[in-house]
Amino acid sequence: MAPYVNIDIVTTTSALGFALLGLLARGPLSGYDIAGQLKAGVGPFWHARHSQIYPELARLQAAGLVSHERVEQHDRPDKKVFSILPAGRTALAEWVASPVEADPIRDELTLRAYAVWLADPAAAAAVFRSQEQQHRAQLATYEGYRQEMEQSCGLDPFRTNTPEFATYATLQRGLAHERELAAWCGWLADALERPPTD
Amino acid sequence: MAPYVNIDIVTTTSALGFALLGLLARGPLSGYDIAGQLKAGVGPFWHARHSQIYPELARLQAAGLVSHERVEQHDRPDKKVFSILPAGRTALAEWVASPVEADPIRDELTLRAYAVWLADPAAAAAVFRSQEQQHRAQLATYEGYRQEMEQSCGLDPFRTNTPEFATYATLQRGLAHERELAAWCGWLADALERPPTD
DNA sequence: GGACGCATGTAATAGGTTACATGATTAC
DNA sequence: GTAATCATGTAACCTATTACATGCGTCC
Repeated sequence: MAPYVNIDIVTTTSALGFALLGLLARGPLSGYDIAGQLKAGVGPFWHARHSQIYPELARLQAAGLVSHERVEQHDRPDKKVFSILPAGRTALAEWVASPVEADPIRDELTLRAYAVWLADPAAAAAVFRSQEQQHRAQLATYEGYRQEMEQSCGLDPFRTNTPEFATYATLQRGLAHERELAAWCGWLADALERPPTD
Repeated sequence: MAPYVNIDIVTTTSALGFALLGLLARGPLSGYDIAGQLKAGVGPFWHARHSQIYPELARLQAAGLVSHERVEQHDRPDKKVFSILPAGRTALAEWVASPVEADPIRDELTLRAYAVWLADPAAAAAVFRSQEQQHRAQLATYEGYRQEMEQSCGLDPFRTNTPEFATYATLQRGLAHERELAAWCGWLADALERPPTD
């Protein structure tokens, strides 16, 4: 059976599609829920607005990767709750281990740094100092999450086939990323604040 | 004089436009040169193809930020060499210190990590191990650049108003970024390679 | 009465990639 | 000959953001 199943779902589905599948693999969600999760959860690493989410969910359904059922609510508007299908799970699992073709980063802050020699040092320092503080704040938030996870989940045996492990791995990335960025912004702000040596 | 000068150039010019201005602020370049620089130089932090560069240069010129002159070459095709104008320099300097509105990162690798619990651990480990190696290789390249800079440029007094300082700052970001990513990929690959504890 | 949260969609525009298109010179 | 480098552009397509559009219930 099933030799007709699309073999190239991994190549035809967009990264956004896999982001949504990644969320739905952990439990059914409405489009609205997904928009919320993308703000708070994986959000820091992939973002999308509802105007992108709703059409993408329709595409995933057309591809047979998800299905939905209408859920009526008394006090609130009805919602369409989406669930991942076995084909979606398979496609997602295959995508995770599929060859990576490196996409270059698009970091506006680093781009600014490349032209910082032209700017007013005090004004530029203020910008990078403020960024440092924002990244430190985000770092503190992540630290809070980590403490929660390490206590409640009790990640003793650390089984990699649980969603908790994957969340923890993502969190580790967030921590490292914010730490790195905060340090760099701080270093740059320091340099710009130092009185000119000429 | 010049109250007619556009005051909102900073808001109407795209990040790509400032990327090109950032390069042109260091010296005149043709569109082709810029494409090359974006591959090797700032490239790791902002990329663009020639199909995007040529129209953007035309826009910058229409906005009065750059100008070009045709340079004839005997053995090669003619080229249009672009130079930054004073207005372009001003706009760039203002942009560097203008308020940052945080744009979320788009990191496909972290997105994969979020769904890694579903994947075959060995296959996923191979992917992250390979990424670790690629980032270590890039790190080594950057280390080479740094050694070159620290010797030749002799960044003794470290004057922030020189292009060399800005290049060094960008390089520092590259080093930190690659170090962070390589370490995280390695950590994740290690975890996935560990025999399951169940 | 007005703002906010829930809930879902579409349309217009901007940003970016891939592909199309051309043409000379040099190196293998 | 054939591939690569130099050199510049346009067109079609996909991705993502902003804005338009609707409507109910709750809280202040």
